[in-house]
Formats: sequence, C-alpha cells, structure tokens
Amino acid sequence: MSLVETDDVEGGENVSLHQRILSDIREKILSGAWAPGHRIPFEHELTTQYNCSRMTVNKALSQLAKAGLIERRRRSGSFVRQPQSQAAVLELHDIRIEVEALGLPYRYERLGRLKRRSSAEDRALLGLATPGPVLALEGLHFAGERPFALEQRLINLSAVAEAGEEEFLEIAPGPWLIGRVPWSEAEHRIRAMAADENTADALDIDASAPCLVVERRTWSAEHPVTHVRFIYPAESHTLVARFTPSQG
Amino acid sequence: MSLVETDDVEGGENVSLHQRILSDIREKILSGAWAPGHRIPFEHELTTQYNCSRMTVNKALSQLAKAGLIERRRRSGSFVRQPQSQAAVLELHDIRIEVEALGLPYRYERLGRLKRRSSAEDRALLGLATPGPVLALEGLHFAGERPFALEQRLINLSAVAEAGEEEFLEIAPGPWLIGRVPWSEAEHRIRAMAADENTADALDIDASAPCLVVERRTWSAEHPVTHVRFIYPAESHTLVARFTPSQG
DNA sequence: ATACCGATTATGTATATACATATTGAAACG
DNA sequence: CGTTTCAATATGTATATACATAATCGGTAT
Repeated sequence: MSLVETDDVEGGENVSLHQRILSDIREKILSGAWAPGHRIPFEHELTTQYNCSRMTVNKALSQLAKAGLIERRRRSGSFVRQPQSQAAVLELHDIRIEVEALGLPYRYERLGRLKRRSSAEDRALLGLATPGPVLALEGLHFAGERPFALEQRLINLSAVAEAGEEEFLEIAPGPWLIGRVPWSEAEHRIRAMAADENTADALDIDASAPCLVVERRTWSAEHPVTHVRFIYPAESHTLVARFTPSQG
Repeated sequence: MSLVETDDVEGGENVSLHQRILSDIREKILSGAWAPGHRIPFEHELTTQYNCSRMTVNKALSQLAKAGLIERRRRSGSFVRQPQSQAAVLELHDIRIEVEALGLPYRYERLGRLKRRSSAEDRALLGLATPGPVLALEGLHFAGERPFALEQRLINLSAVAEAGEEEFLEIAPGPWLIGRVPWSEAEHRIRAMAADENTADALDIDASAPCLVVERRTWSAEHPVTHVRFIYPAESHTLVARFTPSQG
C-alpha cells in the first residue's frame, strides 16, 4: 500500500473495457447504491451487459475481490463486502475495539453537542467551500474508569442529514457513521501536543502532559463527511501500522 | 490498502501457476538477485520457462507492474523498478525531502556510532532471535540551523554487512539503506512522549516538552534489517497519511 | 550527418474455449 | 425424517488466438 496515491482511473473516454467495468462497479459500491451484502450481477450477466467475454468480466471482478471491495463465493455469486477492508485502516481508531482488546470495559460519554452553521474554522477543518449546517460533538471514551481518549468531531450535515437527528449520548459517532456512510478517502494527520487545560481536565492528566493527536478527514465520493480529532494521553497509546510494499 | 495484513501467498505446493510465477519473481526482486534496472525475462521466455501460455505470464507481470515492483515498456521489456513505490510510504520519513520542501537547507550530522554484538534490547527492537553484530547510530537532522529530528538507529549487520564499513558521518543511514536493501515489510509505531534529557539536549528544546516518536522496523525477505526511532519536537512536525480504501 | 519512414518487437487488451473446483439444492435412499 | 448422492451452477485457472499500440532499430532519402 502507499500512503499517498492518486486514483489511476480517470473518467475519460478512451479507457479500456476492463477499467470501465472496474470503475462502474466501484462507483456503485462506494456511492452506496450497492450496499454491503448486495449480490453483484453474475459474470454471465455482466458479460451481456457490457457485451464482452467472461474473461474480461472475471479479471475485473477478481481485481475488486483482491482489493477487498467484494467477496466471491463459488456457486453463489459475488457480494459487496462489509466495509471492513476499510476497518483494517479504521480499526486503528475504533476505540471500542482497542479498549476491549485490553480487556477493559468500554464506555462512551457525550460531553457536548451543538448544531450550527459552519464557521470559517469548521469549513477549514472539513474542507468545505460554502457554509452549511454542521454538527459539533465532543465526547469521551473510557477504558474502565479511566478516560482513554477525547474526541472532538464535526459532521457535515449536508452530506449526512440524519446525523442531525441523533443525540449521540452513549453511542460514539464513529461507528454510527461507518455503518451509514461509505467512504472513499480519508486523510490522517498525526502529531504530538501538550495537553491544554480543557484536554487535561477531560482526560484527567496533568496540564501540558504530552498527548498523541490523530485527526482524520473523511470524504465520500468527493463530499467531505466528517472531521474528527482524537486526543490520547501519551502513556496510553501507540499507533501501529504495518506496511507491505505490494500485495501479490 | 490495509495497515495490518498478511501476505496471502504461502510457500505451499498446491498453488496456482499464476501465484508461483508471481512469488518467484517477487522473491528474486526482494532478495536483490534482480537489482533495480535489471531486465526480467520477456514474456515469451517465461512462457517456455514455466511451460505455460503467454496470458498466464502476462497476468502475473501486469500484477507486479500494478504493485509497482516492475515497470513494463513496450518493445523493450520489463524492468525492476527503483524501490520508489516504497518511497511513497517512506517519504513520510525521508527527512531531507521534508526539510527541503520547507525551503530550508538540510544537513545531517552524526552524533555517535558503535559497532557491537547485539544486546538483548537490540534484539528485541530488531526482532532478532539470535545474537549477532549490529551497528548503533545516533544522528541529528537539521533544518537550517535548527535541529529538526533526532535519529536513533540499529542496523543488523548480518543482513547488511557493508553498513559496517560506512562511517555515516554526513550521510544519513536511511537513504543509504534504501538504495541498497530492497525491503519487503515495515512496521511503524507512532506515539507521543515527553522529551528526556538527552533528547531535549540534542533537539534544543525544553526537557519534558512533547515530542512525536516514530519507530520503524524493516524486514527484507523475512530478515530484520533495521530499527529506527525518529524523535520530532511537537511543533515542527505533523504526519500526514492519505488513504484510499482500494485501488482499482 | 540528419530527418523521415517503415518493419520489427514486446507489451496491452480482448475473445472463445476448456476443464477444475467449491457449493448449493434437490432427488434418492435408508 | 435424516442422510447421502448427484447434478447444476458460478467462480477459478489456464490455453490458443487475434489484433492494437508503443517504442526501437535500420535503411533510405534529403
């Protein structure tokens, strides 16, 4: 995998059939038109739909399978996978799983919730060009009795209107969003900082203690969805990322 | 891409020809037997070598090309690429490039160099099972006059013997290694910490100021190559990683 | 020498075909 | 009624073939 990479499929005309099938299906999945679990047309159906041979369709589907977008089952067909290839990335930040892996009880608690018209700062964080409604959330993830991470989140309500109806009192917005919004791209920023007063207070650590900050922006089909900032006390947290340059 | 993933090719017997060709060639490249620039056999040669059709060979080579291990040129053949697809990952930590991107002059300065038999701690960091010679290096990366990052590195001399002859007085070991050792896997650990005395002194910051620590372990064909720890002052550095869930 | 042009060559893409393999669903059987 | 068997089905892998495309090499003409 590579951390910085551009999509090599352009929407042009002179693309190969192979590429066209690939991007068509990928678009359907990422847009949500084909939800997880949905059965993709059989190879022979796509064969007639695209008026091409089975080999061509097969190559495209095999590639999608290798990329983890779909799962192929003999005799049954091909199915859109749960967004879990993505979870492999996101599990870094599915805090419930991290906490439970430590054998500690997990709990989420909302600290604040505010629906507002996006400020200039909100738009900068989300990458929005024009003003619109956003939902600002602050919450605390607990491992047992101890605060484990502080979460500060913005949700673009123009992209995810239903989020405006949610209270997020005890369910964390992260899992809620993952279940509803298929994402196509995410950007992480990782840095260290000294805890400010608000943070130190929430996490119950000393002021100016070192913290690890992970910020993530997520897009779905070009539209900004959410910006989230996780703040971890330094002692409690190490990110681990394992890379293989290429996967056969 | 996924952050945590296992190689799906086992060394077993009942693998498809496709997989066998793939892993054969990949092994040749990663082991260094075929250096960057080396022309790999033409499709029709592999066809006779593996006694299979051109399509099968072509599929395997196309996949290697997409993975970035080789480059294919019409009429000329297929060539092992410089390890640069990997640079897309590593550029996160090619500090020279980061510094020069800021428009500042870059300089590396060695602080210490020690050849020794690996201690238990060395082996833990490198992931080595048995004792052997290692090279321990400490150095400082400068952006202009200011220290930019402190580097603490171990090199497994059993894997990279030539490194023992290098002084690394003004050239950083990172680029030196990348040019010589093709790597097959890397693991990053990222965390925040308060500067200890040695670090604060080297980086010219306050003791207990927050720092971002990036540790990387690298393997080449199952053999540990190097362990490196970069320590950045919090103000100077943010890691950015951009993910796309799958690449067509 | 230099510029142009065409033949050659290796890869790029697609087809039709064949058989293997895993899984399902239903029929046959105890 | 439960179990076994078998045929149908969708995918997995491989082949032989065909033509397209890009790059290179040589020869020819300027």
